Amino acid sequence: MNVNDYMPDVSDTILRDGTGDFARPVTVLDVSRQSGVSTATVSRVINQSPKVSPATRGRVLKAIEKLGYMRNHSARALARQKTDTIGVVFPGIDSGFFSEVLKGINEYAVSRDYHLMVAFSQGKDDEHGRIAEYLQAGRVDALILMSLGMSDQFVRQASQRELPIVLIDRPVKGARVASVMIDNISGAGAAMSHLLGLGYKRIAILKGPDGTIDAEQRFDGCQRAAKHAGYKLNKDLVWPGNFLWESGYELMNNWLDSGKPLPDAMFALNDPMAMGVMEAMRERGLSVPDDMALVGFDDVQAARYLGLTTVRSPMREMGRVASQAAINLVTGGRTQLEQVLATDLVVRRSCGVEKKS
Amino acid sequence: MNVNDYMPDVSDTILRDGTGDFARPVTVLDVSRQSGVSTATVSRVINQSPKVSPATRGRVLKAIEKLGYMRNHSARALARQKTDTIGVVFPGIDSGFFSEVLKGINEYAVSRDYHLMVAFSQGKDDEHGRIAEYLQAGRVDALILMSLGMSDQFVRQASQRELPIVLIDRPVKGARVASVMIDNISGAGAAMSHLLGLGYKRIAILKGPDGTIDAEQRFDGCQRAAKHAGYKLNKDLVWPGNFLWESGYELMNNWLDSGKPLPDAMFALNDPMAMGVMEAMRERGLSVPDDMALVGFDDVQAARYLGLTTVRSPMREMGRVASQAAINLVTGGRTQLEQVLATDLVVRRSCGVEKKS
DNA sequence: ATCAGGCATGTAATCGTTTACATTCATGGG
DNA sequence: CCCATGAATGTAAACGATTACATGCCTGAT
Repeated sequence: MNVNDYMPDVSDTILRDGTGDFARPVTVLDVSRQSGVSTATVSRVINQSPKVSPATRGRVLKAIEKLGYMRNHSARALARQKTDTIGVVFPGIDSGFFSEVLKGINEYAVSRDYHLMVAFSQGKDDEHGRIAEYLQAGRVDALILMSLGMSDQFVRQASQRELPIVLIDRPVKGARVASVMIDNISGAGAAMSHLLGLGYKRIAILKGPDGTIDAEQRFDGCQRAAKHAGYKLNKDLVWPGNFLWESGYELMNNWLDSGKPLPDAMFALNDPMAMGVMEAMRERGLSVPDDMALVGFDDVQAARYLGLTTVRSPMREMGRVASQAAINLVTGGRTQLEQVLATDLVVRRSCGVEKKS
Repeated sequence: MNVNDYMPDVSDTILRDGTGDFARPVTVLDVSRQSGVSTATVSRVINQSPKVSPATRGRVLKAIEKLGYMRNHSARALARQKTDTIGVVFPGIDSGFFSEVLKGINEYAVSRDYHLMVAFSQGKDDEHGRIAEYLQAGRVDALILMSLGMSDQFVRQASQRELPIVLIDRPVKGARVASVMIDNISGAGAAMSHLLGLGYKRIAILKGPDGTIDAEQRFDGCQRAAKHAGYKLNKDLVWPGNFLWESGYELMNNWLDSGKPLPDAMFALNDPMAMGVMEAMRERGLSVPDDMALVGFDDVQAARYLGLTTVRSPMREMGRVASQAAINLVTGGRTQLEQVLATDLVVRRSCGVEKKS
């Protein structure tokens, strides 16, 4: 844990070059002179080429250390036509879901010696611009898109470039892209079955925005599970949400204002909405799960703190898989273009079964 | 919002060059030929140099559009010795604090046309390595470090390089770095005063890890506020924490197991610990604030959902300021090297004053 | 008519690597 | 003793921009 284990000689060598001149960086040329070989050989040593005699390699390494040489990324990228970097487009608003995915992306990328460039896409419009910038030759070797606002058409066009693209949480038909998704249908089905299994009769569903895959698949999962259990979804209890906290909060408030009786249970198709519902209830002194059971979807960090029963999306894993796909595409390895990851139900107290302690 | 506003002619031109050859990207040379000028002039147009006649500019722009030219980042960086990119080292574990800071960093960076490269530092050890990698010439123009595990010595060594460094949430004496911090002392003082003002007599304090600036300053703020109010801190009620959820959870459980009476109120020096305390209490059927009032620090996203009274750290703002400092350092602008941002108290229900609805 | 001065543009060196190809040299088989 | 072979190394041309400097041309003052 000593600093010097990691950056030996920093203060002694890296900081100064032989001449005491600070301005000019140390280049392969300097190293080659210092060790009496050509720049080509230096490059070979740096890139671990096997065609260098041990003796020479030794001398070069010594020179590198002595001069504190560090290779210049831009020059290398220019010459090799590769940046060893993958670009990630991150949605501006994030409940923690994408941050977690990002960590997964990073984990795998690091293991393959890749770096990460991230762009946040605030709005829909901006988004396109940012991506276009990334498409610029020479910035990144591949792109992972976590933004949902993008039109399919845009993705299709972008995918026409030579840059590999990986989509998180959404496929685009007709585009040359890889995508990693989660098994929304089974996940939602599991949650629904769980509620039904607990004996709840009037189950409300708080949907996501129309047109997004997640929202649709999750609702689909609900319907299938209901059908399978011989339960009929009550149209009045299917509410339109938009996946944001506010959406759950407002809808619940409206419902309560209307004086209609609460359902037995509610399945909010993502966690932020479920948390909004919880808050609205709490403010009125209502209890989850006593007055109404509640289940969410995604298992964002806060869900744990709130004791929210939810369907876990394997976010880390998604990131890892996406990262892997991206890098494989870059390096020419084979990759499965459409991957679906399993979800699982995390039972906490909000659905009304946890043993009280 | 039409795709074509952003990527005109993608499918028609960018993909092929004149020869029908897919491999070779379009370069300034192609543009220069197409428009009948030299590459220098093309470059001038690209870089918005004023010394180009409108007529020529027009022709060049037309050629650029026609060929779908995009400038190559690596080549540009190599020639200019600048990458227009700033590196951000992000801690692996994050309760949402740093994600928020990151957004702030991004906001400002985007406004100055800078890009972000991020590295996560999982462990202490890894951390140094990652940073060293970034120090490599030519990857980034500046570094923003959000990691706390780093030793001062390491920071000092790193700062010896020509790369500007900005530290979040911690200054390092003797190092040539800029730092942006928050006013922990006033913040903690405000929280403490608030609790005292509410009439709580036995106030516990859950500290952070020894040796971190935040922990120390916050505790210092408590002491000052206490002294100012003529209140004497009870040594038995000052607990050692480490800023993690688990820490609050365990300490509270231990306390409850011990059978000692609860304090009137507790000030946990960051939110995750406060949330751990909350959870431990909830599991025993105890109520916040009825059985014990609770205040946290930072105002992470979940604090809102949990109704936790806390001191808000201006995370977005910190990011923005750090970003600004970094870019100013790069571009040679003057920058205040040590900036302290104000905090403010956010009163929610956990401290026992919110009007019930 | 001449020429200083400024604007628009071109020429070519430069940034720091990588890598195809050329060269050198020693080795062992014939 | 010669030469084919192959390992180790060197030479120099990319890679795709930027930019200092040179050049040419037009204008207007003298």
